[in-house]
Amino acid sequence: MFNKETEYALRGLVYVQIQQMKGFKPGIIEIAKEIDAPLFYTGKIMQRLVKMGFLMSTKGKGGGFYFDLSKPDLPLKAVIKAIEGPKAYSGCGFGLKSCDDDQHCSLHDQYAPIRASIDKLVSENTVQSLASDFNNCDDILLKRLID
Amino acid sequence: MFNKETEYALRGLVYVQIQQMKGFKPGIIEIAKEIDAPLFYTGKIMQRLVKMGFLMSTKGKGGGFYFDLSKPDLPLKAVIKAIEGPKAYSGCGFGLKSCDDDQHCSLHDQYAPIRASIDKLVSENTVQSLASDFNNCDDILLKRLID
DNA sequence: ATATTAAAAGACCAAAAGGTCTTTTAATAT
DNA sequence: ATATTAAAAGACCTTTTGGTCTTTTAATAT
Repeated sequence: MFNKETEYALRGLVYVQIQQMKGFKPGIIEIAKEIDAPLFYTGKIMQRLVKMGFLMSTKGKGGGFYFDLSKPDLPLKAVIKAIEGPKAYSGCGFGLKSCDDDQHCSLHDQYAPIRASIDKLVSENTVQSLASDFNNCDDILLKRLID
Repeated sequence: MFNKETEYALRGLVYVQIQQMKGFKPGIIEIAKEIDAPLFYTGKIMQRLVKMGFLMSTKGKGGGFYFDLSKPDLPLKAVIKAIEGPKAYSGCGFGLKSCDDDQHCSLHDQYAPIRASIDKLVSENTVQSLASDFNNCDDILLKRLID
């Protein structure tokens, strides 16, 4: 559905949030291991997320990644759009353009509600809500789901 | 939503069907032009579709692509699965595996109906039904939608 | 101060997707 | 027969995505 970078980013963000709720501030090595993603690639992605302002980090001893708690919850949609661009999961899915225009192709009316559902899903779910869900279920749920 | 090859394949198939309903048997040059896809890439894709048994072709003068009318209608799903593999549009979309298992992530229940809707869409719509729809609307609707 | 730790920066590499072009094969009209 | 036409085959190239690794910078504990 989404590309690898987006997947790793979402998993990484959720993992940081889970750890932060427990009072920890994880580093790249731990994050990559726990979300089952390539070490250096994960590092690169987490750095990009910091640059984009989605989370914060500190260098050196005791350093790692963490969220600014004063900020509002982060919807998945914001992350997806930042990484994949504004047209992620838009388009009618069949290469026929103009599905947003007044011109409708025969797939348009069928796909429109699907796109709306996806939009709702990624708008209503946030990194924080997912972290709470995973955390409530089981300490190692995230890890096991990824295996 | 789907990759370029799938898009061009679907558009090419629908175009061939539209022309066949008019008694024509289009070639690669015409197809590529009308579906607004790269000439040689379109050729390669159409050849693959023939090899996979989705349509037929003849070489030489008066040659081109056409459907075996004795075959049943071709659902979009068959084409999508043949090109993108059986896992196209499956997975919960967030990189969390095991969404089909008894283990559910918190996104699973929300994504399941979306996946089902997509599955319904690509199962019920066929190359033939789309060709009829486009044809009924306007001779050049396909072309214009693609511009 | 300095040694240690961990993120930041960025060069580099591999695989896949997307796309181009030439040569070969087969059909058909003359 | 043969010239012409158009698909088949396949070599090759470009861009994007995914991934690796080294060097630099900054924070902190001693």
